[in-house]
Amino acid sequence: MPIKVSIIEDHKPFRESLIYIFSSTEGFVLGNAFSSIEEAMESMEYCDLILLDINLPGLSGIEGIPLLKNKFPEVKILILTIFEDDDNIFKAILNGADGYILKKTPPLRLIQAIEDAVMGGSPMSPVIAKKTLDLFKKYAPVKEEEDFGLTDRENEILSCLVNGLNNDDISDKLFISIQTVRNHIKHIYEKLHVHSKSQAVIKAIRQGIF
Amino acid sequence: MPIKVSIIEDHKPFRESLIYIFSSTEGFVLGNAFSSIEEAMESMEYCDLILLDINLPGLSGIEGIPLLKNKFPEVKILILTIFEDDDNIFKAILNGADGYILKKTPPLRLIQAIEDAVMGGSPMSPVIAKKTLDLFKKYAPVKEEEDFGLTDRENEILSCLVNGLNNDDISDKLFISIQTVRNHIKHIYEKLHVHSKSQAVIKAIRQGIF
DNA sequence: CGTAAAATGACCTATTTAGGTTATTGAGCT
DNA sequence: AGCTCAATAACCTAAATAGGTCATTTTACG
Repeated sequence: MPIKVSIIEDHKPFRESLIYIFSSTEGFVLGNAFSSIEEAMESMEYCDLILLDINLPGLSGIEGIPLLKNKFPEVKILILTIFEDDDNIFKAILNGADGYILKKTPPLRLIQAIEDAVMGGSPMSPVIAKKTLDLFKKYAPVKEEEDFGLTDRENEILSCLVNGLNNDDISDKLFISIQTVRNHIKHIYEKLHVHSKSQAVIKAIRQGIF
Repeated sequence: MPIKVSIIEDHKPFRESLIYIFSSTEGFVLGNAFSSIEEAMESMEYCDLILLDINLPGLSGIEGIPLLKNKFPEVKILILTIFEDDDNIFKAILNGADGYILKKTPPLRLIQAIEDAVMGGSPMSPVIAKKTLDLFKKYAPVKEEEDFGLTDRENEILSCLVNGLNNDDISDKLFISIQTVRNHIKHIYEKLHVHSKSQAVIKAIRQGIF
């Protein structure tokens, strides 16, 4: 079954060459081609994958991702752009892009990337992957998880704290008395070596104990 | 200039086929081949890239990354493994791997990946890339930075809170009365729409206001 | 069966917070 | 000169929190 690829790209010559590729490559079928998110939202038909430019008139490609995903939940979205700055990469990922390929990618690699994305992978140009990893390192919890020896219940209560609940809320939520909540919290403080709710929450978040 | 590739892989048949590939592919030269980190640390010579297995006798490949990087700062390390679980991916990235490729990758793709890595990219098998992005989304600050309109002083105090200080500490640190600290905190609560120190801290951390 | 750990709950006190009001000073703007 | 905002600081009350001891019940382990 051929892969049906649609294109959202406002630069006409580039759009035309993409159209050419997918009309003439075995295993692929051309879907629709648009030059803006707005047009695509109005008249796009079902397809397997959308090649999406970022710099578009009106809504940007990045803003378009959630809209397109909402209308076609199954479709894969592959960002195809010249931008390789952290901010665009970051936002594309968080908005749900399934891959991020640079326009300078040779056709063979582009074809591979599309196949990978349709198979459930997340192809990225190597430079993009590098920046993604760097961003990852920047935001990932720094240390490896220390084991504070919290019990299941204590973890449950700590997680409530991280969600911003106060003792009363937790008492209601877990159907235990507020005294018990306080008791658990005391034990959590001892084990985490902290002396306040804020500090416990900070330590939990930083250590990746959600 | 050919790319010199060394191999650390304890499974002999697989090691042999890798050796065969790099002895016979144009543009590549075989460096050393070892079956453990310990051996490699002892007698490895300079090379451009190391193909590194994870499951090794003695030190694991992941543990070996920083050691190898320390001895050969310029070398690229490409993880080549059957493991595709979050934990290994996560640790490999944080330890400084330059790429992460699955053993089932066909030779052509492996060759491409090595070239990408040497060029400064971070090639990853699509499945790995997908998991990396999912991990990324999990740990990245969720929303885009809202502007809560905090003043400089309020931001300063919020940052103290995120560092776990209580009002007394802040009062001492900033040389202002505890009343003033409380006043600023009240304003912070109003602007962040929260009602406790924990919630303010949570919101600050999640929003990336450190 | 006894012991240890975990979960539950209570009582006590001192301190900290939260949520108000009010006021003064200085900077910046019109 | 008048206005607003930020920063400073004080006062008040009620509620929440921290830190401590003690006790009961259930569960898990040897």
